[in-house]
Amino acid sequence: MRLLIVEDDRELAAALASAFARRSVSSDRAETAGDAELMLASAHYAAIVLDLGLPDGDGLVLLQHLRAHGNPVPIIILTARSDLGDRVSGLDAGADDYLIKPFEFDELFARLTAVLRRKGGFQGNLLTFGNLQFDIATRELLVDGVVLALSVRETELVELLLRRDGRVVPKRLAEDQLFGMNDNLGSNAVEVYVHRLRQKLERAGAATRIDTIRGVGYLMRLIA
Amino acid sequence: MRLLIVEDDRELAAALASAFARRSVSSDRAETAGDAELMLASAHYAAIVLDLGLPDGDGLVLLQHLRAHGNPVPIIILTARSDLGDRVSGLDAGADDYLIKPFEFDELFARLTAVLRRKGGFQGNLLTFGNLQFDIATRELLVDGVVLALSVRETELVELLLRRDGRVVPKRLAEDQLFGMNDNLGSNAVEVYVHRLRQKLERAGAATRIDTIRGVGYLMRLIA
DNA sequence: GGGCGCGCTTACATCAACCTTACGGCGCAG
DNA sequence: CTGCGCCGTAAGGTTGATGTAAGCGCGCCC
Repeated sequence: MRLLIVEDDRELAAALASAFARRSVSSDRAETAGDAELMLASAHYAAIVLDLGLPDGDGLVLLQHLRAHGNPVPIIILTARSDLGDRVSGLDAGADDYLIKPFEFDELFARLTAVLRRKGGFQGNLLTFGNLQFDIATRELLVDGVVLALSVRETELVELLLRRDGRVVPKRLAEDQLFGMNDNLGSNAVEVYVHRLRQKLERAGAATRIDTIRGVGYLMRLIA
Repeated sequence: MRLLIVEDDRELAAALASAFARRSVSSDRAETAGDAELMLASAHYAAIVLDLGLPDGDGLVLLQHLRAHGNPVPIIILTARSDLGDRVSGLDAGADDYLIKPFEFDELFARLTAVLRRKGGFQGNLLTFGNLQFDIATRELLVDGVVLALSVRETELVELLLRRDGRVVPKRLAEDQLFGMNDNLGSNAVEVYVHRLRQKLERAGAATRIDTIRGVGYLMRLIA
């Protein structure tokens, strides 16, 4: 799961990014509404955390623009206490939830998962495949009910594979989800993470395997 | 599915070809409008990606010529931002969509599938035959709902057979689709790929078989 | 029957895609 | 500061797709 954080305050943005990373959620950051639009055009995000208090005041414009085009991506807006009017306009324009700064990160995370569930992206909060279970809320992978420790990238990868439920995950898509806008792709990073995940799954006794579809991508399959 | 890319910039053309190949779409390339006409006369293409900014300015002429002869092949035109007039003329002459350079490949691909769906009148994006399902969007073949891993060429071949829905696929047509303008055909490549596909289908438990029509071609049939 | 055309099958060289391992950098906890 | 784990990169080995070719079988026609 990858988020887009639209926030001009670098410090806050960095804090959010690292807090999300601790929960195995990756994120990209845009400083302006314009950047955000560009990034939204070229990658897929599970949700957007949008600061309405951007210096140019374009946060609201971005929001309206997205909704005007029928884009249903979940959006949580952040506002300063002094801008309560914006908050109303934001919800009016189609935001899914809001928080008033300052806020606790746990609060943000809780609302995010709530919004994601509400929006129907998730049927429940458990993806099951063979003897694997992935808890979307806690972002833990269980093998036969036992937690398997995974890194952030590895977590993103299993989630991707499990979400596709036995269908192919194109390599390109995996790159997007794992590395986001890091277009400095001079490497075989996806392959490396597939390898690491395969090892961990095997050692944990998973009844699944990751198959390679040459020239296309990967898929998760039950062991015959 | 095979495309014709009419583009004088070799680098761009190569990049497009490889990007399409990644999505299991084959393509041929013409450098000039004249070449393009020749190629169109001897092979069938699902769509044309046409750069209107050809040095001799013949891109538009080619477009007009095709439409004047009632050729309905889907055409997406590429123009530089400085040639907006051309864009209008192009749409006027019967192009189905346009992109302004520079553009994201994903954007091109999305528009292409949209145009194909619109024009080709796909009922859905799923071709079904016996217990086979071919998802046109993701280019996956499912046997009893399970993904069967196929190579690019093999994928082209099943798609061709399924699109004909029980009618014969002339061998010559298969050659065109699989190998395009590679007229250096000193081989029996089609036969080899039919053989490989037959094996994979049988091992996957397909309820269909590929029959040989001697001297003509192949057809897909339900097993009696 | 025997030659012939067509298709089937297997084998093979080539090369890109992929796997695997190793390593240096970086952030964090102790 | 130091050890540890995660991260991304690089390098070399391995695998599998691809197109070509050769041998075989089968039916057709003379």
